[in-house]
Parts: sequence; C-alpha cells; structure tokens
Amino acid sequence: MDQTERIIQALDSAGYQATANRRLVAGMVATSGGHFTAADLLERGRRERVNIGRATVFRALELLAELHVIERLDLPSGSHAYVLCDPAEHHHHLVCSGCGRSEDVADGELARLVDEIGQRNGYRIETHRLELFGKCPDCAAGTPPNGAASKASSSAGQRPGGH
Amino acid sequence: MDQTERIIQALDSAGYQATANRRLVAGMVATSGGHFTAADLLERGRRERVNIGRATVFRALELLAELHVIERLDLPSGSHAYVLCDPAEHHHHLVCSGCGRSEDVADGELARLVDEIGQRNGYRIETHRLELFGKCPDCAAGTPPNGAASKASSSAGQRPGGH
DNA sequence: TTATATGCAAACGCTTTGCATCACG
DNA sequence: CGTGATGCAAAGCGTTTGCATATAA
Repeated sequence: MDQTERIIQALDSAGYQATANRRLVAGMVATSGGHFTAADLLERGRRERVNIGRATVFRALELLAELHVIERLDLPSGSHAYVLCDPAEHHHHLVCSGCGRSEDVADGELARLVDEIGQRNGYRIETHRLELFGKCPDCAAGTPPNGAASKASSSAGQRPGGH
Repeated sequence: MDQTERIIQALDSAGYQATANRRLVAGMVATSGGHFTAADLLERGRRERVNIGRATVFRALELLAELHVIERLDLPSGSHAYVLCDPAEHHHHLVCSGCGRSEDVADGELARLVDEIGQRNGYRIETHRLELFGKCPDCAAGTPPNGAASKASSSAGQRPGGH
C-alpha cells in the first residue's frame, strides 16, 4: 500500500540506511504520480524548503535504480526520467505524454516475438526494451489530472480506489 | 550498395546543400558498420586529419536524423548513439552489444501487441519504441568483425538475465 | 551578392566527484 | 569510534549557441 514505505523497506533490506534524506526522496518518488527527473526532485525540494543537496538526490536515485525500485526511461525527447515501478518482474512502461503518468506493462507475448526476431537474424538476444508513449484516459479526455507534467500528488501511486 | 550516395541524395532532395563536410559525414556514417556517436565521428575525423568542427558534426547528425536517414538510439548505458537506417518504414533496431552492428527490424506483429496494450490500459498510444540488444552471429561465435573492437564498449556490462 | 554552412570557443544542462563534515550504528 | 551519508562546489561530459568568416547558389 504505502509506496513510500515500500521504498524505504527496499533500502533497508538491502542494507542501506534509510536516512532522512532518502526517506524524503522516497516520499517524492512515491507521490510523483508519473515520471520525474532529478531536476524535478531538486526543484520540488527547493520549493518545499527542504534542505537536500544535488548530489544526494542523484545518489539516491542511482541507489533506487540499482534496487529496481525505480527505472530510468529515455523519453522521446532524449532526456532521462525515472518512474517508480515494481521491482519483481520484467516489464515495460506505458507513459502518458500528457501528464507523465506511467503504467507497468507485463512483457507477455513480447518475449516470444523478441525471440523470433533474434532467431530470424541469428542474434543471441540479451535484453530488450519496449517503451510506449501515448495519452492516458484522462489526458485523452481533455481532463489531465492536476499538476500535469512532473508535479502531481496523489498519495497512493497509480491505484485509484485501492483495495 | 552506395549508402553514401543515398544519404547525399536525401540531403539534396530535401533541399539541403551536399557540402564537402556533409559528404564527409555521410561517408563516415555509411561506413560506420554499426552505431556511432558524435564523438566517434569527431575522433575519426581527427584521426583521418580532415578538418571538421564539432558543431558541424552535431548539426549534420541532427539534419540526417531529421531526414530519417539515421536514427538515435538510447543504449542501455544511457548514452546516445546513431544508426544508419532505412527512412521508408517504421521499424526498430537490433543492436549487437559486441560490435555495435545494427539491423533494422520490421514492426510486424508488434503493432498488434502495442495496440492491445493500449486498449487494455485505456491509453491512446502515439508512439512506441522497441530496442533489442544482443550478440550478432559473429560476436556470438567469438569472431567479431574487424574494426569493431571497442565499438560497443559503452553498451557492454549488460545483465543478460536481468530486469 | 545573398543565403547557407562552417569553425571556434564560450555557454549550457545534466551528472559526477573530491573532500571536509556530519549522522548513524 | 568507524563507516556510511551529506553538502557544497568544482570538475566533467556531451551538446548547443553566438558570431564572424567562408562558401555555395
């Protein structure tokens, strides 16, 4: 449920200290509501008057990426962003080009297709990456969620309605 | 066969001058044998003692990308590279993590799969990108093609079984 | 001669690093 | 205490831009 806790948990069980700053980053990541850049977090920190250094943010993101709690996306623009995601299984990302929201997408049939392509070309495939960009239901309907691109602030990730 | 000419052709028919420097870049791109970065071309230019400025290389690459003669790749390492490719149809890239060589891969069934994913999530998909990395037949056989030694050094370090 | 293209170097944005300090275990 | 984490500022890359010069049409 609480994504922030989940992240802190991940840090802890990997043997890293869950320091105040890392908790802070965890919180921002969890409530980002979509993709975000290091600059976004820095900016948000500045706006909320929390004292956190540039290097610390970068180091925290690197750490979380290493733990597969977040993953780096290459946006069509060429810039790098991160998204919170499920560390458990191999998946891809469907990213809203309107509000930045993102969904994890299971690999599914893709594995077979990838395999096939490898065979056809005689390559031994090692990794593959699929990135999907489009408009989420809200943005497609012209009602983008508050704080569009990088801000956003629903406290529970992308699971409206919970359970 | 002459890719260089094809590139020059593309420039010309788009109304751009096929200047000496652009021909030079075209030649390097055509004979790159795989992916390459702006730095690669610069380096190669320096080595071959041709006089071409950094900005010119970047501008030429930007131009060729705009004409869809080359395409930008995001290597797993996060760095940007370009590959020569067919401007005609929507396709993806299969890149050798050993020598950097690259094949165009038709979209094929992927379109359907992408569509399905969009529907399932209620997204209106705008673009998608599939990138495949692995070992080409030669590299897999331990006989990397000549002149490809350090080519994909930046994309190595992949975790084959990984996330 | 007029529009384009080029070189150079400075400017830029993003990310990393060195190092002294600080917090946690 | 000792290791790990942090802040700051400087350094490092890759890329872009301003501007004067050179070249193509």
